[in-house]
Amino acid sequence: MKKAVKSLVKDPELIRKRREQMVKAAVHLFTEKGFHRTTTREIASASGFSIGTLYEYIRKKEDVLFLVCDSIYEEVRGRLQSLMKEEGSGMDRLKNAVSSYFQVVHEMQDEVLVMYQETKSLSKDALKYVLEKEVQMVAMIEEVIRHCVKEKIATLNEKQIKLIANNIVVQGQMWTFRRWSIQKLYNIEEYTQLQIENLLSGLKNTKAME
Amino acid sequence: MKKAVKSLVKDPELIRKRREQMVKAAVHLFTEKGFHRTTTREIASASGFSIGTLYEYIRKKEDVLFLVCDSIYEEVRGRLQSLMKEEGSGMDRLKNAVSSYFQVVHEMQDEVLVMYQETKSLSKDALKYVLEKEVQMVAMIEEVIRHCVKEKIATLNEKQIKLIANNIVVQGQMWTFRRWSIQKLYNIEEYTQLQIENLLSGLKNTKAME
Amino acid sequence: MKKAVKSLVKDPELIRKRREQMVKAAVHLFTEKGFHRTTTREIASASGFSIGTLYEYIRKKEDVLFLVCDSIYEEVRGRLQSLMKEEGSGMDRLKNAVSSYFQVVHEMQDEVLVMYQETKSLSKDALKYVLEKEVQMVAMIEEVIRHCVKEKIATLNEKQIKLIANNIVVQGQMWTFRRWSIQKLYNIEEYTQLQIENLLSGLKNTKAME
Amino acid sequence: MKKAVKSLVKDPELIRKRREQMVKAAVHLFTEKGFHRTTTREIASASGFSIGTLYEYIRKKEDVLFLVCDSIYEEVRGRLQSLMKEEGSGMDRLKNAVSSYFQVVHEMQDEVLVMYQETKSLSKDALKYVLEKEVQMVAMIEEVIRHCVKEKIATLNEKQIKLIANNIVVQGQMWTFRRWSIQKLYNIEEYTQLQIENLLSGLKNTKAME
DNA sequence: CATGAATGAGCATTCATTCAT
DNA sequence: TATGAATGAATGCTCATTCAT
Repeated sequence: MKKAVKSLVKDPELIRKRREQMVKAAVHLFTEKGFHRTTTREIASASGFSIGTLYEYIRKKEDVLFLVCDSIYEEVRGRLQSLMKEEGSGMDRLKNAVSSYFQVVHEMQDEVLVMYQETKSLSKDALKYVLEKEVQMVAMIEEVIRHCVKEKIATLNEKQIKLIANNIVVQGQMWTFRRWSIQKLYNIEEYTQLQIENLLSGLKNTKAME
Repeated sequence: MKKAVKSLVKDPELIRKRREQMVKAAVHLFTEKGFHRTTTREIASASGFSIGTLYEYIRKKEDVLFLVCDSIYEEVRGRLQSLMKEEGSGMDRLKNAVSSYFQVVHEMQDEVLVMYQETKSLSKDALKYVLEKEVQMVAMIEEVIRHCVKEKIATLNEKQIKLIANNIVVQGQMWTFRRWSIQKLYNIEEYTQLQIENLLSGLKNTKAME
Repeated sequence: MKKAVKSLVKDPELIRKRREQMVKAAVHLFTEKGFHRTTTREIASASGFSIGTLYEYIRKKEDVLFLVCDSIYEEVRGRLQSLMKEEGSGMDRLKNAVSSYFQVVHEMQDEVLVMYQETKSLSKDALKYVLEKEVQMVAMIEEVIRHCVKEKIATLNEKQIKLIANNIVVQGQMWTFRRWSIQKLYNIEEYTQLQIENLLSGLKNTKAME
Repeated sequence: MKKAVKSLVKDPELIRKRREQMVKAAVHLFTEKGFHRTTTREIASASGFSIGTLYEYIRKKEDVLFLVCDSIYEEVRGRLQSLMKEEGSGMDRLKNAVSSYFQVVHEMQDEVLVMYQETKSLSKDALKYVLEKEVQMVAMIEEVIRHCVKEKIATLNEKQIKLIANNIVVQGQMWTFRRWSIQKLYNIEEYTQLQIENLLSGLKNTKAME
């Protein structure tokens, strides 16, 4: 549950500030050239400081990737949480959750894509840590679905719930990693609506099939 | 439709054979370390020949990646085509198509995952060429869905058809790139069955909603 | 007038110093093995630093050659200028110019030979730049000859002046690139005296032929 | 006086023929890219045969260079000899020798330039052998000058004779290696005439100075 | 804390040469 | 004789990381 990137600098506020610069610069660079083709020098200079300074705030190049992934997950989750309603029918809450999530993914396209494509370059430990966050996000969606089940809107067992939650999360990511194809066919509103329709017609049917 | 990797060697049969060795070795290495962390020397020696020989059959390291992606796509498509039935009701054909596809993806997990994760490292030209093949695969699925629509099993417009086809393709890929999570929850048969249920209950409902 | 070799290092004084080391080492190596047979590693270690450091001060191996040629030309020209008299009869000034030039060439034999033999390996741009300097040197000699013409020591048109200037420059270079033969026959003083005699008896005759 | 390039092939006529192809191709390639930047593969294919065949007729890449230099020298000397008159006054024979030589150099510009620039890449032995031929050519010119001295056209000692002979040879080579400059100023006829004038006015003066 | 010069292991790629067919 | 596939040493160049100032 820890996984803190070590820094030679003590001042926490400075660390926060410098790392913010770093992540912002890195996302941009990774989007354009990928993690492996981006040099630490480029990250440093795009962050507005020298290579020496960069290494005051991280230990290895991979740390930058970790910070990027970590901060993006945090932001996605943060935004999602603030958008998700706490009231309404189970159905409404599900619709809202999905469209909020898709909206966040859309707004943070570059970030999500980078995280999505480069995560695999993390070391085992870091990967594990980041994937835990992914699991948490899936769990948020599961929770909303469970609500629907409780309200008898749909009849689903745990395995089905988990699968649908996974599907939803991936459909959000899809919007970024298949953008070369999907974004030519739909805009985000259409995409959201169609996927929700799909989802709901499936759910309703489980009910009907009872 | 072009995009041939240049070779200094003239004998086409030899080229085929050596490249087969190469791709097999490369898939294995890329699975373990990724494209960027794999050296050309490793590829050569895992292929059973020297670095000099490797470069008789390709021009740049990236060519290996292209060959890998290309050959995997070909194989996936080939296998899929040989598994897909030409007869039966639209519904049966759809079920069969999805489970065949999932089966192929499952059997070629490493290959699909590699292709999936490293495709982005291709040059623009090569990427375009590979993505065309992806598009063709989506089109195969679309076709099967269209059949269902013709048989009035479901009521879907073109945009909906395309979206569902994309979902199916991605759900197959998901099996590999989320294996750390999904494959703990399901085996491939369960996964296939659940996704098909999901899909069909959605389709039936579109019919019911008419 | 441009053509600066890019460096990653910022401190200009350090650049000057390191490049001086580099050029000195390179002249020595090029003299022995030629540009193509000399490796960048050899240049680096003969310069007293690592290969990584070498590439902090240049971008490509060819840059070393350019730096070598450029610095030699500058030094030859510098030395020549400081040796050439501004007073005396046209005749005296010509004699002095030729013997100064030959003297410089003699003292910088290795350098001149290297520059002379390897210049052709420069890229088009660099070559052009270096040849401009060569042209300037020929022009310096032309100027001295023109003085003689003005003083009616000789009667020469522009074409003849240019030809003689070229001959003189080449006769200087000859001292290095035919050293295997010429330096067995003469020492530099003899060589200088004989060439000057030759030159002057030709000039005087143009006068006599009027 | 030997220095034969070893060949695995026995038939002398075949050797002659293949080497002729080789030299022709090599001169062309060396003119464009220099010896070091030309690969043996390129030489083979430009010669019209395979790399394997190339190595049936030579032992090392350098052998090609040697053959090139050797054959060019032979041709220059052959052509020169056939152009040089055996009769006429010493003066006429000198004029004729110089203009013949310049003519040959002009016609064989590429060849002479290549030989001139790449000779230094030969091994010690080969270099020595080639330079002997150069010496012989200088000797041919010396002989003509000596004739003039015998006829009392000029008064020159041996050292002067040798120097002038060297100058003439170099002035011929100059026409190629300074072509970027000289050939913009003169055509070969002008150049020849001006150099001869220069030369003769010098000689005549030695006479006058007696 | 910040800087940036120095380092050298590491990598892709080339190419002369060999040798089995 | 001719061919061309195979070899691997050699080389230019990069880049993460360190450390003295």
